[in-house]
Amino acid sequence: MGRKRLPESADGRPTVHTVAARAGVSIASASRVLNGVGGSPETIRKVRAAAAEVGYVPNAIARSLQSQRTGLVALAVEDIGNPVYVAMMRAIEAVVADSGRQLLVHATGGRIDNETALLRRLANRYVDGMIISPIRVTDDHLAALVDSPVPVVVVGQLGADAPVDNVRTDSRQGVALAVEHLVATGRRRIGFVNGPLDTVPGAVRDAGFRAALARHGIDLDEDLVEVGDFQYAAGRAATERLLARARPDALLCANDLIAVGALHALLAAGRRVPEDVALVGMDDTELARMMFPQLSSVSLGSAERGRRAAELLLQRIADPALPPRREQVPPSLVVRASSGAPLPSPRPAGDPFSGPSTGAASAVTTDPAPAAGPPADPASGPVGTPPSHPSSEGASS
Amino acid sequence: MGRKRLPESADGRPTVHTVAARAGVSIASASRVLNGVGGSPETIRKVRAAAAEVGYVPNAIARSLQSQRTGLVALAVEDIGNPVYVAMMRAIEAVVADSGRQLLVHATGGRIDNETALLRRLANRYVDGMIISPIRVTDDHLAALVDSPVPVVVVGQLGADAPVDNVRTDSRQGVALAVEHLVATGRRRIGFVNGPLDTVPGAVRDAGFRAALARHGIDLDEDLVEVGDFQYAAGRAATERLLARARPDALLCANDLIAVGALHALLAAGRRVPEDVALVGMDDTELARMMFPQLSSVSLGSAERGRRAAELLLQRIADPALPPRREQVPPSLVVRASSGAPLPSPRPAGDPFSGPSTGAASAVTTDPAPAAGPPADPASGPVGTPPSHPSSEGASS
DNA sequence: CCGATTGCTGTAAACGTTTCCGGGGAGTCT
DNA sequence: AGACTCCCCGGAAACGTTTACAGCAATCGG
Repeated sequence: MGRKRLPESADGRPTVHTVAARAGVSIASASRVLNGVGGSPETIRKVRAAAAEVGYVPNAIARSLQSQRTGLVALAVEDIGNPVYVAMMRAIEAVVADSGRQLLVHATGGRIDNETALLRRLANRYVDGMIISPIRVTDDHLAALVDSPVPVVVVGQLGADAPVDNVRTDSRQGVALAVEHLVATGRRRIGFVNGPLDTVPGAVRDAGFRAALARHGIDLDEDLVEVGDFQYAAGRAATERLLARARPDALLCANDLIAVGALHALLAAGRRVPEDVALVGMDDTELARMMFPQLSSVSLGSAERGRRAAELLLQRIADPALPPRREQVPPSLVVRASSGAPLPSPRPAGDPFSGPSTGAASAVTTDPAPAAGPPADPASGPVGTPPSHPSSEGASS
Repeated sequence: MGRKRLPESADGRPTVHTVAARAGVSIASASRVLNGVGGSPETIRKVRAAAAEVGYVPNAIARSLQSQRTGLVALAVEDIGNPVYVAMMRAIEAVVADSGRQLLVHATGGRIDNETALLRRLANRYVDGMIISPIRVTDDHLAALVDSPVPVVVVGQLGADAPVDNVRTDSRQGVALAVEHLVATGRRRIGFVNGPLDTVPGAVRDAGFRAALARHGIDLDEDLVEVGDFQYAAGRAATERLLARARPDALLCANDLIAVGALHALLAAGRRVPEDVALVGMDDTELARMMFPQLSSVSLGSAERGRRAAELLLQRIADPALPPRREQVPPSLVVRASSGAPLPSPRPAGDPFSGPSTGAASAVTTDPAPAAGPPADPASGPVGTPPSHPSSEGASS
């Protein structure tokens, strides 16, 4: 009572000044004690007591302004509902947490203005660095990336000469792996359910699909190609449209969400999977293993890409002068029940079409966990990484 | 050339001082122009030009220190891999974006220290507010919540008298709805695959399950209860353990991820769903609709809870003096194929067990989209909200 | 033609921290 | 005992903004 009013922040919360005044020391001493550096036993006692009494909690913003770092790292993806980003996020999180930082995620919803706004906002010092996986890229966008005040790593395709750290995969080759597999198991009328063509992955996969078919000497029937967006509902709807006008014996989907939608459409239409129609997704998310039958899927190494991106980012934060780097993670195909069983009357093994290959150096693996039987936790941990020593079999053409 | 070196920030980036010096005006004028408030035409021109030339981008941290706000809001959940949180996040995002703020998400992985650390870090001014959905709550944790320097809203059960904004549901009643439904369709050996009992939802659901069975006069066979965690793999493993020692004719799962695991275990064990075993999940996520057969699920109104939480948070940010409020969202049951068909030889309709009810005023709806047929995008948009006018049918006891 | 209003400008003080630096006291070595 | 080291302390200057305030010129009204 009668005590002189202590200095405090605008909203009434205690500051270092409050604590210092209460403890009868300077703010410098108070700050030192609160940071655990220096201070005599007596000073430490007094400051600790004062801090506890007033309920002092430091203002992280002010601290960051001084220290020029926040200890935060952000990840921006289109849609957290897509399990591929969840896998990527988990991998990133692990690396980031190891460095004592915290990861924040932002879903852009594919709206590019949103993404640019995020860059302008977050990257302007709210975070120490940022990993971003855009599905559309404009010049404006690219410019914002390049001169971000804070290190940025891009996961995904980017203009060849963009001076930005970049981790990518070759989804064109991924598509080729899938087509090759389907052709090898005797499928000929291979359909493709894609995402929007004005997105980078959509465009690349479309081109890859056409090229792969051509390489196997198959004429593309445009009726077998459908486009939706990268979501479950759109995948289902697109597949229904496709089925209404064509009779594929295999279906490749641009991601696993679409593939799940396709599976529903197929079952609802009375087609058996894989007997009537073989189904292959992309991204090899946990969703693929959750389906019945379990889905074959092209792994684009999302977890691995995430891990690498995080490492790149941390290195750049540590040394911003590093030259821009680019890393590539090879795709691989994981074969499961949805495309496992060959057609009842396949061509014999000597099939001329099963010979020529894409020139891909990537692995094709058969998932050991079948749909039935007591498997050993097929979905434990963040998406088991595919075998890392790609066999070069079939790399002739 | 020969120009005097302009002032710049420690890391070589331009600051307001740089721009001001270059434009030959004071920093005040520069700041005003850059914020679009005031300035003569000539000044505006000069400052704009200077800013463009040096590539000025404002330091958001410094701005926030001054303005006491960041325009950011955070959401902390256990696991973004769980679609229930995705639904919640989407609902929150919509509200938050409307207010011109951006939403950041952090996955705590259920590690409570992580959550507390996040509170101490983020909530100390990096964000304007925070929504948090803890599955475990300790006193320490609660204390951190209560005296967060920044508004916090909790989604989920919380001690009755905690002075924190809180949006909850009644998952106990949700469990009751499911049990009632299963009993009404003639099931008697109802199993329960739960999450960890040391979590709030796990404990509540366990208690709710036991109470509901008792209310229907069914003795609980402990062999029919299993515990894992709230993930797919654990759900599958737990169900396999359960099936190895008991023969349920229905299975209630503490969330949809577990239910999907259970579905796999059941199919792998050769049980038909729903003919042999009826299956009901919880949370009514999009995953439930993605399964085949589609899963019945207890909706706990995640999207609605998210929306309300966001509104509460924004209101509190606007007026921190508001008294703590608590809102409740009623659960409802969505019946789909996985529990739709009654047992081949059910008791007649006059079954004494189908009469007594839980006293629940919550809705039971039958999802109009069956597993087959050309449904109208059953999963479009962020999880269609369940019917909002709960019929009071069956609410007798 | 003079006083009042208007509009722009620059100086300086915030915002809440950390940290550099110089002063001073206590201890140790010669 | 004097010089040296070591440690602790407080004052003050950062970090990069925004903004209250006051000075000043120009315009306007009478």
